[in-house]
Amino acid sequence: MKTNINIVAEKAGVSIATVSRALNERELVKEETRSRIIRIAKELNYKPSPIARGLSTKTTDTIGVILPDLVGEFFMDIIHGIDEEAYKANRYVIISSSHSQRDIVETLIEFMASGRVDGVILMAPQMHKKVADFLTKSKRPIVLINSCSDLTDMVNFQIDNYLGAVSCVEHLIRHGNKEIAIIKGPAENCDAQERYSGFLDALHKNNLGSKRSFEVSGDFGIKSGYHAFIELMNQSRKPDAIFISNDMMAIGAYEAAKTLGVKIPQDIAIVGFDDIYLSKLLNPRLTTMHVPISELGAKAVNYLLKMISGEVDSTKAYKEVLSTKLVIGGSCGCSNSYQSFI
Amino acid sequence: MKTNINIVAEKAGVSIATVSRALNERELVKEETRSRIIRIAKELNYKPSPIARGLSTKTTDTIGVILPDLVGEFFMDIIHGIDEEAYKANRYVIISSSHSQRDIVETLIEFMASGRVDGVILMAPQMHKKVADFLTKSKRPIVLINSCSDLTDMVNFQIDNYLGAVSCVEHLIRHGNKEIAIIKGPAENCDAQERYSGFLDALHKNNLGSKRSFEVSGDFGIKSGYHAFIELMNQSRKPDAIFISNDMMAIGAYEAAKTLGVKIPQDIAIVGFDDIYLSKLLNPRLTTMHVPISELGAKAVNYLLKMISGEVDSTKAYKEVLSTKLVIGGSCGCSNSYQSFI
DNA sequence: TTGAAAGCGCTAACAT
DNA sequence: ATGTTAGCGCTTTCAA
Repeated sequence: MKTNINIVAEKAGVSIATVSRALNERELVKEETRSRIIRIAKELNYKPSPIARGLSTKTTDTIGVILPDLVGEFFMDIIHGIDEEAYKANRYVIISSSHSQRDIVETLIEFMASGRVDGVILMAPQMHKKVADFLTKSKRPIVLINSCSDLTDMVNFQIDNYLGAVSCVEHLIRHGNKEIAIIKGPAENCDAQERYSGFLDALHKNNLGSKRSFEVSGDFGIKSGYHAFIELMNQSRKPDAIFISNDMMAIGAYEAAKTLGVKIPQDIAIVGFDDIYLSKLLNPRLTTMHVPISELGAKAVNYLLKMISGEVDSTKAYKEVLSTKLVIGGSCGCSNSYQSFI
Repeated sequence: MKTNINIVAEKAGVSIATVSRALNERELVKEETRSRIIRIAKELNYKPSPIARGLSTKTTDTIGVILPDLVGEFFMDIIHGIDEEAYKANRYVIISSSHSQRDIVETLIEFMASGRVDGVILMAPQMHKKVADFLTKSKRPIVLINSCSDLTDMVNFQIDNYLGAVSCVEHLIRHGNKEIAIIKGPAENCDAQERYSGFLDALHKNNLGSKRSFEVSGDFGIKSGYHAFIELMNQSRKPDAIFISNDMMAIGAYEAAKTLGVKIPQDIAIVGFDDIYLSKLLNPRLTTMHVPISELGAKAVNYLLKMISGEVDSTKAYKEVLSTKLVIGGSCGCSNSYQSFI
């Protein structure tokens, strides 16, 4: 027979209400009774049923996480950060990806309606109106991560792509480069847009106009980096440095450089963005912008829990932009700081 | 006001019992009433509360997943496979890592006792007796994945490390190599042990004794692969091929080869194991053994759900060993099949 | 084919 | 400081 609150109450010679109180609100119960109840509960190996408690309190001690995909180290890092914080706070984490078959909204609505979670962390790289509409209506708290910033009335934790890009470019400028090109990410991607803005502004701020021909587009994939690099180096007037919007494309660029016999950083300086694991293995090691992915997840959890507990007002918008950090490798010309991964 | 079963019953002019039956057991309700109830439920946007249902039925439609870590593409792949299948079966997934602070058993027990999940998928690379003890006692079904196979009385889904290693080595033999070395993984790691066994048996089966000096140890990390490679190449009598127990160490070996000026595959043939993303980016692309990680997760879910539903006997041991598949790159000497990743 | 009512295990308002 | 009791929203016998 499963031990429940009744068994404990009986053994302790008190009512179930007292047991409940002893376990939840320490002040309302005489210390003597309390400790006896605790002891008996332990003896019986009694654990209150979170389901029953949930039915009564409308809480689940569980948060939902909806990610666009469950592939690659990036999402793993997010989950890692979330798990770590949730664990510290004694919360459980339900993970779901917005499966191709159905819309992300469906997942979201079902999560919410089902009462399985007290709140949700949502990553929606491109925000449809449908999602946005739902978000504003939702009763339960939602925290956006790494989502476009045009949703001003939401709680949103983001990476500072803009300033990160500015720093990348200014680092190249500090190396004396004046002909700086960019390999952009996909036009519809918010990260890519912000990084592009940072690139432009950094140039202007330093009185270095950007050349149309020095702006080529990629799709964040390796191959596109390869082709973009070749396109840039085939021009009559070549850039002396390239800001590549993400590390994957930088890998492609390295490969292209090898093909063309172009030396990094002697012939051309390169800075990437994301600080993926692979970037450490490139030769020379890629200079790139570290983005605090797992910290993003961790912060989102903490804020969400505050929304749930009422410590912060869930209806109020909040935005936090996490700083990135330049990781120096050998690709930008900082030769002294090049370190092999071995 | 939240719409619950009472509201629906009222609007439909029936009792809540009928509503419940209409939604769950289609046979027991007159078709006419049933469709009316369904329609009204839809109109009211009624979704039964899984919490309330859970309290009554002792089920949660949720499975727990406990992984040793939440880092890297490997675990992400597992989660991906699990999520995909769970979604198809309309189940939710609670993820947790065995956080350093507390034992994996604690996580497991709490999961089970709390009644939050109907069953658990557990990955425990090295199995303590404590865990094993608990496993046999547990009331709720547990499926082991990628865990050591000495737990014969459990349900266990594994990768066929042994046959995979045999295939790797035999592939090298087919290339005419006769002096085959191995870079082993950590001694306490089951995967490493099984791969080592496969290596030995493949040699013996083909009348190629193994040399003690051709067996060096690594720890599955890049650096150890680097040093192991150098150790092998520094011997007076050099191997003509190396079976490297995992791809990470192969990366280190590549780096060492570059340092030593050793050409792959001309001077030495190499085969790795795991088929990690990175292996495609090596030059020449690494010949390696693909392991069906996400499939492992998927199969585990399917079996677990059958245990939960009673379709299979949870008390009965079951073991399934998933086949690996050789991915040909250029490192083994199969020059014709070398393809750049671009 | 349907309804009434007793749980499931807990919390929380009300009473003492 | 503790007990009584009415839910929470559903499933599931037992009756009708």
